[in-house]
This record gives sequence, structure tokens and C-alpha cells, in this order.
Amino acid sequence: MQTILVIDDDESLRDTIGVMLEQEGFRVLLAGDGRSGLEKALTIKPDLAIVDLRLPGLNGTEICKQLRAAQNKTPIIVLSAIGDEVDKVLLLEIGADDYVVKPFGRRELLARIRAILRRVSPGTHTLLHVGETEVDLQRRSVIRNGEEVRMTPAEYNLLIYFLQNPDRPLTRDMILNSVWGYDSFPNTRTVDAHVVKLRQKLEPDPNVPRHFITVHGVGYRFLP
Amino acid sequence: MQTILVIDDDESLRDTIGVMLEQEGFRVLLAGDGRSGLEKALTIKPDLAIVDLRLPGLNGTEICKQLRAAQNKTPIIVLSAIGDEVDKVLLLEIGADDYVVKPFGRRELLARIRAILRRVSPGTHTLLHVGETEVDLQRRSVIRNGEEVRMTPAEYNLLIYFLQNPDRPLTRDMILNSVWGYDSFPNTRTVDAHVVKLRQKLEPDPNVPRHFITVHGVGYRFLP
DNA sequence: CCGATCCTGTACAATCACTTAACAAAGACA
DNA sequence: TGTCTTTGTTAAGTGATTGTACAGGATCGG
Repeated sequence: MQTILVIDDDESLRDTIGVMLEQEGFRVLLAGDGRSGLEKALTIKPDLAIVDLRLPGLNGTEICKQLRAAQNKTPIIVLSAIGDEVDKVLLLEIGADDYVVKPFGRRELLARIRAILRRVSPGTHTLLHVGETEVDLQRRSVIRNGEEVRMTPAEYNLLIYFLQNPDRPLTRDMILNSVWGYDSFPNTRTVDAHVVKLRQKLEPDPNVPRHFITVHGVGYRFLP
Repeated sequence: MQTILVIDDDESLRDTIGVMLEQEGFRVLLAGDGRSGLEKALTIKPDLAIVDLRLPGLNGTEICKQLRAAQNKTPIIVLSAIGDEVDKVLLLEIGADDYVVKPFGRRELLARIRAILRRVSPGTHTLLHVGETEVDLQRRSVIRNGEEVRMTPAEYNLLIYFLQNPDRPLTRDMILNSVWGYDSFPNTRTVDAHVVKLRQKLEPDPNVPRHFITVHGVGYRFLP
């Protein structure tokens, strides 16, 4: 699992980002000021750091500089408020990898995080398992008995959600919210249709589900 | 049981939401204006607050700010009318946890409530005990002698109700109201039928009930 | 614009759970 | 003890939920 450090003095925003990242399967570290943030970045070595530009004690620019001065290569995404005078080029020169202007959308931030993680560590393949099949998050591939299983986007997202929430019954509403997002509300039966497809592709015996278990009257439960 | 505070000046909407939440097993508190709502939030400390953005006296934004200023961490869902100028990020920054645009569907609101409650208190596997069997609320599983006992929705809900009201005689009407809800009116004998099933599944000796005791002429009493 | 692919919703069948009726057993009470 | 009431228990009918195939529609790439 990859770790992301969030350094921001705005507690609610920090938590919002934190929760979002946890839902996406990252481990999250939080820091409320520049100094403790820098310290955590140096000692814990997260896979990525999200740093607010304006910070008490030590601002985002300084954190970038000091991290790089310490030969630390942790990728950094800088957050800047809409009114801030931001010099893109300067930021990138001092070691930031990307920057995002507040307010930003959930998808925007996630996309940039993924983009950076992908280009920074293409070699680390975090593998998740469903019985005898392997899921490679970096390559977005599912391999079963040595052969790649083709997954449509919805199927893949649903699978990842199951993998990240094992053992626990998940209602169709929870699944719709997390996989389809807050802003679209398809029929709950759509979930069933996609579960059927996952079973067809990943269950050894589709007649006896061992991984995608239905909990009658509630929803579904995933067992690795 | 989790408590939800609803602050809205539209009485019919307030009641609609209130009834819905009660049906879903929440305890509900209602407030018709911002000031009394804030007061209740501070004194009673509900598990979650649903706050209308437009309110007489003290609007939703102010309530969020003042709650957070008082170090109160109650999760807040903000309701906004469709025409309102809403700045998503601003709302989240001042301490709201989510927002819903009116008109909204029952399912939508419930899904968000559940999502928030889940992420506020995750990971805590609260185990309840019935003799030598364990009930895991998070996983919705009942384990006896190391083996999972299959529970239908009605059985499970009834069991949870007993667990939450131990030692006390519960009439069939109380049970029907709490477990089946205000809007369904089954025969009181239905309760008996389900108690039988609980005994079959959870009593060491079904002939000598030690946990699900009948109180003749009254109802049932649960002993952990 | 077309074709391919995927998503969504619907229809119908299969399965499961809930409810209730019926009768047996146990308790209350004179 | 006899009788009436309450509860235990089972099984069948009924309604609800889920499995699954399929079709219309959206989306994307050329």
C-alpha cells in the first residue's frame, strides 16, 4: 500500500483529503504545519507528499527546497489558493512535481496523484489477490492462470472497491456512492449486473460464488 | 443506537427526514431554527447533524463555523436548495462533511449518512456477546464455536435489538415498532416465530432458553 | 458518420425470507 | 383438575430480492 503525506494547516481540508485518499486505498499521514510535515517526510518517506503553499512555520516552497537539499526524492504536489501569486516554473524548479489550485475537485487531485505515482515508480507492482487471480493496480491489469482477464472500467473499479473493503457487507448504495460517485445515481440493479460479470470472470465456479458473496436483503460481501 | 440531529425550518421536510431516519433505526432530534439547533448540537452531541443552509436566525454556514470553533467534531451534512450559490469547497473548508442538493432522494441522503458515519468510526470491531457466540456489528457476522451462523435480515435486526436492550422485558409491540418500523404492521406472532429461530440458532439447548427468555403475558427478555 | 464497446435498465425466472394459519404444549387461575 | 389464555413450532403461501440475458442508448475512436 502506498503512503501519502498531507501537509496543510486547514484541518477540515486536511481531513477531507485524508478521507478521500483512504477511500482510494492509500495510507495517509497528516501534518498541520510545515516543520512537523518536513520531519515526517524525511523520517517516514512517504510515496508522495501533498503540501499547501501557505503554511505556518515553514511554507510549501521551503519544504520543497529542504527536502531536495536532503537528497529526498519524494514526489510533491503543491496546493495553492486561487489568489496566490504562483510561479509555476519556479515551483517546478525548486522540486515540486505538480501543483493544484484550490478549490479543486476530487477527481482532479486523484488523477494527478495517480499520474505522478505512475511515472515515479513504474516498477513497484502492488499486487492484490482474489483467490488465484492477481490484480496489479499500477498496470490496471487482472491476471488469472497466467492469462490477462479483460476488464471494462466499471468492472475494474468495482473490483478494486471490493478488494479495498473485504469481509464487510456492502450495500448497493454504498457501492454506488463509492464506485460510481456522488453525482450519478444509477439503478441499484446496475450493481447486480456488474457483480454477475465479475463472477463470470473471476469465480472458479460461477455457480458457487466464493469471493463475491451475496448477503440477502443487504448487498454483497467480498472474501479474498 | 446512533443519534442524528436535523435542523431545518421547513417543518414538513424536517418531519419527512425524521420519520425516514427513525425507520432506518436512528434516534432523531429535530430543530426548527439555527439557534436552537446549534444549542442541541452542543449539548446533546449527536452522531451526525443534517443542517439546512438557509435558516432563520443562524444559517448553516454559521452553525458549521460555531460548532467547529467550539472544538465540536460532529459530522455535518449541509442541505442546499437547488438555486443556492453553493461553494462546495468553501463548505467543506468551514467544516461540513458533505452536502446534498434539494430535492434529494431518500436513498441518496441515507447513502451519504452511512458513508460519513462509517468513516468517522471505522475499524472498531465492536463485539457483542450472547453466551459463547460473538456478534460483529461491522461485519454483520455472528460467530459461534468458530463458525459463522447465517442470519436473515429480520433475525439479525431482532438479535441486535435484543443485544441493545438486555435484561429488560420487551413487549411484542415494542419489538415490532423498533425492529420492523412504524410503517409495517405484522401480526405480533411474527415476533414469536423469529424468536424461535434465534433460539434454534443461538441457544446451546433450545429446550432450555438461557438468553431469549419469555415473560409470560408480556413478551421477551434478553440475557447476554 | 460509423462501428465497436460498454453501461444501464428491464423482464422474467429462480431463490429466499417473511408472515400467518394451524395445532400442540405450557401456563394461569378458579 | 378443567378450562381458557398464552406461547412453541412447523409448514405452506405469498411477497420480496436476486440472477441473468438482452436491448436501447451513450460514449469513444477513427
